[in-house]
Amino acid sequence: MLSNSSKYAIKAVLFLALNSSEENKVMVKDIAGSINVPQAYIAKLLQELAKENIISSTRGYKGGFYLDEANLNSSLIPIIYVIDGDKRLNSCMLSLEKCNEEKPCPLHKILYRSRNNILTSLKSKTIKELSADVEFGNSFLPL
Amino acid sequence: MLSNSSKYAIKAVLFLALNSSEENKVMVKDIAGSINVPQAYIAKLLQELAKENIISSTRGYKGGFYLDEANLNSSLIPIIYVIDGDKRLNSCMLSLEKCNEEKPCPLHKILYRSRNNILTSLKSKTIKELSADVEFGNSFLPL
DNA sequence: TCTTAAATATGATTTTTATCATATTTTAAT
DNA sequence: ATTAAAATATGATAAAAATCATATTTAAGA
Repeated sequence: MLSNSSKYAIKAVLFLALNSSEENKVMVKDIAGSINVPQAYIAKLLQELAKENIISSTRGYKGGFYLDEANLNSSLIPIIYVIDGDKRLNSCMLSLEKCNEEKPCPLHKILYRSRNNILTSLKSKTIKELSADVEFGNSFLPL
Repeated sequence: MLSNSSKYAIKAVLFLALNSSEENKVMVKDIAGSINVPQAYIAKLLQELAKENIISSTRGYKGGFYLDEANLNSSLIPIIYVIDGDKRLNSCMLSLEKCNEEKPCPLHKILYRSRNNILTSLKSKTIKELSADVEFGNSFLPL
């Protein structure tokens, strides 16, 4: 469903949602340590996200990454799009170009509704809401 | 969600369901041509499936691949397991080892029900049923 | 303005997945 | 028995994804 990279990126962003603010930036080293992903690897991903304004950053002394209000009010979808491209979420399960409602592939009916539910949920839930769930103990982020 | 290889394998199996029988075996060359996958590649995949008795085959003159009744009454799940392994279908969307109902990751609630629906559907629908859908014009298999 | 600590840019390496090639074994027909 | 046509076994190559490394740029503090 998602690439490894996307998963890492999502973890990092959720970590930032919980542990950073404009006044309290955190650096790659700490992010990498906390989410258990090699530093050089997550650094590269964070750079892509920052370039697309999905997360915020400042460099130099006292610099680091954080989420501003706009970042927090976005969903996870842009992360997936930037890291994995658009095909990953939208292509038919058998990767048939021409699969659609009129000419559905054999798996289309089985999967379409569920898959759409997933996408709709992912789109509607903001990062801020996801991190609130963790803060209130409704969900967890080990490892 | 699925690897390329699994997708190819599923296509090949559906093709066999529609176009083969014990009396009418078809050879890799024809399968490859019909589903638009390189012959050497699909050959390897078919061999794995045959070894696991997911599809049937005989070699030599007049040999080829086909599905027997047992093959037809199975679901697509074993194909995915053999080609992609078990993790692919069952691991949490963030690949957190410890994600479960008691300690759900932030995406768990959003995704769990839909994902389960997908798995249940995949498990319950037989290859025979899927190919019947195509025969009755309820679904299609271009390319 | 110099130094230090951070992100950024760039690219090299490794691992995995996808693809291709070919020699061997088996089966049926002659 | 011999031959031809098929799958099978094995492994080589290519492409993509994941991982690692390092030089450059930027910002703040002394």
